[in-house]
Amino acid sequence: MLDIKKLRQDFDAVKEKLAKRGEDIRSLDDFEQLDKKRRELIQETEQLKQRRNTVSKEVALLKREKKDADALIQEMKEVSASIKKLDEQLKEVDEQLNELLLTIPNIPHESVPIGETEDDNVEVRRWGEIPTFSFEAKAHWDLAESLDMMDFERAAKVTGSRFAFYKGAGARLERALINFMMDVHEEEHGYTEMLPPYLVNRGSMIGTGQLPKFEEDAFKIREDDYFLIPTAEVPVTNYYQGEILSGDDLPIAYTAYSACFRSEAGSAGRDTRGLIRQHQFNKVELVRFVKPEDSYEELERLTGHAEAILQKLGLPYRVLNMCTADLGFTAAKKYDIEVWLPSYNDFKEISSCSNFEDFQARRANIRFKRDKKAKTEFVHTLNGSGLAVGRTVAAIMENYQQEDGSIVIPEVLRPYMGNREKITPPEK
RNA sequence: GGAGAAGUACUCAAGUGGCUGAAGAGGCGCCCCUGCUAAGGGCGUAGGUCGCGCAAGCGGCGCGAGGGUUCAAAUCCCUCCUUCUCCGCCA
Repeated sequence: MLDIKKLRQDFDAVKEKLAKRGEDIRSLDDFEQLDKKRRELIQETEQLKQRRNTVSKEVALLKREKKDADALIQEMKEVSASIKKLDEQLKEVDEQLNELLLTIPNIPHESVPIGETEDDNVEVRRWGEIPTFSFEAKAHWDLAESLDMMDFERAAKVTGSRFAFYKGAGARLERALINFMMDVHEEEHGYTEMLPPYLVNRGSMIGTGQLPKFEEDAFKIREDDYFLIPTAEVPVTNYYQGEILSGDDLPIAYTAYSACFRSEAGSAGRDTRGLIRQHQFNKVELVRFVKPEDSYEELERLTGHAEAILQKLGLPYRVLNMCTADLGFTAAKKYDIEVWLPSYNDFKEISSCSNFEDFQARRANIRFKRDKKAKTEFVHTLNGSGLAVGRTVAAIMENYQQEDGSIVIPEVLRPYMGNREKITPPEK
C-alpha cells in the first residue's frame, strides 16, 4: 500500500512511475476525488461531534442540578442523526478509497530497469560452468522414472495434474535439501528457524499483497475464510502484523520451510512436465524485517544468502535485476536467481529476492521505534526463496546426471543422504 | 464440538449510563534527598491514528473487533474473535 499523503502530494509523479510497470492504473483516476470527499466528510462530522461532546457535558451538569435539559437534548437528537448520516457516507468513501489503495502496486526503485517484457530484465552476474554432456542428457522427469524417484501419474490419479509423489531417493533428496538449506541459513547466515502455519486468514493475505487482486491464484478453504499459503512469506511476514518493534531488535531474520500451494491459474500448458510447476511444492523462505535506510543493502545480503546455497551445491546460475514490467505487484526491486536446467537448455527461476520497502509493512501495519521517544516508522520487509526445493531437486538431477543413468550427489548433501555418493536405480 | 468465565493503556488492575476526555499500583523517564550496587520523596507517563494548521496548537476516534440502543456507552443489547476452566473427540 502506498502512503496516502505521498500520493496526495506527488500524485502526478507517482502516477508516472507506476505507468512504467505497464499495469492498469486507471483506478488511480478516482483517487483525488475520493480523497477530497473523504476529508470534507471528516471535517463536517468532527465539527458536529465536537458540538455533541460539549453539549453532553452541559446536559450532565443540568441533570445533576436537577434542571431542565430538554431543549438541549432535542437539539442533540438532530445533531446525532446528522452525525450518523455523515458517518455512513464517510464509511463508504473510506471503503472505496481503501479498496483503491489496495489495488495500486508498489513504486519501482530507481535502480530497477524500465522495460516492457521479460527480455528487458538485466543480468547482473553469472556463477558456475554450464555443464556439457558427452551423452544425451535426460530431463529430470525421465530420470525420475528410471531411478524411481517420483511418480506423477499416480499423483494425478490420487489428486490431479500438477501434483507429485516423491519416492525413495527422490523423497530423501527433497528432505535432505530442506535440512541442508535450513541448516546453512540458521548456522551460517544468522536466521532464526521457523515452522509456520500453512493456512492463513484473509487479513494476512492482504498484508503481504496476495489479496485482494490475486484471489484466483490462491487455494481457499471453503467454510473458513482461510487460504493455503502460496509461500511461507505470508505467515512469516504477518507474524508481526499490527506490532511495533523495537529498533534495537532490527534486523530480524527468519528462515522458514513450508509447503506452498498455488492454483497456477493462467499457467495452462506451461511447464507441464516434471517438478517445475506444481500446485504444491516445498520451499525454504528467507524473511527480513529491517530499518528503511538499510533495506537495499539488505536485499544484496539476502540475495547472497540464496546464492550461497547454489554455490555450495555447485549449480550454475545467473542473477537478474527484474525490469518494471516483471516486478510483480508488491516489490520495489526484485532479483530473480535462475539455475541452469539442461532439459530447458536455459536458466529457470529458482529464487526470487525482493525488497518491498514499506509496501507490505503499511498493509500489515508493522512498525518500529528507534528508541522509546522516537516516532513510529514502518519497517521495510524483504524476502527471498532460499531456495525452491523441488526445482533444486530437478537441477541437481539434471546437472549431476551420469552417462550410466545415475546421479552424483553433491558433496555437501551427502551427510544428509546417509553418506551415499550417487543415486542409482533401486534393486529389484 | 458442548457448557461456563474473561478480554481496560508497557504490565497488573478499579470501574453497571453523564464531574472517567479511564482511579490506583508496578514499570519506565526526569528531578530531589541519601549515599554506593539499599531505602525514601516529587513530577511526568495515551501511545497511536485521522483531520485542520507554515507552526505552536486545536479537534475527532480509541477500554478485544464490528454493529445497535441512547441527547450521552468502558458501562446496556447483538454478532464475531481470542484466552482460560470443565466435558467430548483426537495425533
